[in-house]
Amino acid sequence: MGHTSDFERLLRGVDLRVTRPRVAVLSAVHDHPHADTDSIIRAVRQDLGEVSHQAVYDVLRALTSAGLLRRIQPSGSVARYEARVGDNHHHVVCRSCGSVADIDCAVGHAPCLTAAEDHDFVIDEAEVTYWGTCPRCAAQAHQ
Amino acid sequence: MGHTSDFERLLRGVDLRVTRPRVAVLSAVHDHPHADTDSIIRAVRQDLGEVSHQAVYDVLRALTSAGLLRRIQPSGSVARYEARVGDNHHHVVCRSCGSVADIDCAVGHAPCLTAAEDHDFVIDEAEVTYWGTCPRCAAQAHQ
DNA sequence: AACGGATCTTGACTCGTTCAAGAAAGCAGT
DNA sequence: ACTGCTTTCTTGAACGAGTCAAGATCCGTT
Repeated sequence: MGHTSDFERLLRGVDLRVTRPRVAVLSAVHDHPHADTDSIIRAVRQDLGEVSHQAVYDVLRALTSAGLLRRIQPSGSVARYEARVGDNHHHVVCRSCGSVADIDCAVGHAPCLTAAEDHDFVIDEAEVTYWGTCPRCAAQAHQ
Repeated sequence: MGHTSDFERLLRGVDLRVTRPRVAVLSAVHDHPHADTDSIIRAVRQDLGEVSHQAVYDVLRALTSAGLLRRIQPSGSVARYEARVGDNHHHVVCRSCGSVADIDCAVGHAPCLTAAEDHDFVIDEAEVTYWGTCPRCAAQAHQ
């Protein structure tokens, strides 16, 4: 789902040095969208052998602020990361197991950003989190 | 902004025992909407003298699950509580100072809940968080 | 007034994340 | 390729928000 050289290109494109941990993190997040930090650490270690958790935290921060990753954090969850950036998509979160799926913005860009009374805030983004039950948990509840 | 007896009535209305910490927490959240747990603890102590933080955590959980309070937690923030419950309103969060303000749901109930492709999740709530800059921080940035 | 279960106190502890100092690695220029 | 400078990684400690657990206290009913 993406070759090492693709990730190298992505990194150079945003003026970041190419390091093995960075490539491995990019690869892990591409392969496991919405993974939390711990899962990413495990994936990276499976790929490279021992890597410090601090390195992964640093990499995740660098890649996020460079715009290669997006960090999401639904209430009650730890931080999760995804590689789908630059579009205005949202997320559904399962109340029971915490799993996350992507939701395309239903009503388009403009309506999402329209707030009736904005208290003089300058609003630049509207983030929508849908809450519900995932198919797997719904099936278990019906037994 | 609400007398002790009002809060007592609220508590009895949801079959919760009336205790001094509970009344004080209800009062604090009514007076300081979107306050975080630490602020609430300080407000409660100013009111009652020493109260354990654990008691406040317990009370916040009990009141939230009874529906008297609502808990919100924007990414990167600690938990915050508000007493405005039962309506579908949303929040603006200032990226710079973290302050929160209420936003009424602009497009009504139904559209908010409409997701184009829901991955077979059963969606029961759509939570919107607007991100931007509050008037105070905007003014400081313009100097 | 007394009882029983809910609630509060106390104190330890967990977990995700960050801080800090030094070692190692990437990359530009020779 | 080699140097040197800077960024990045390793190591290990620390932090803050929140939770767990056991016993004392309080609320509301009998």
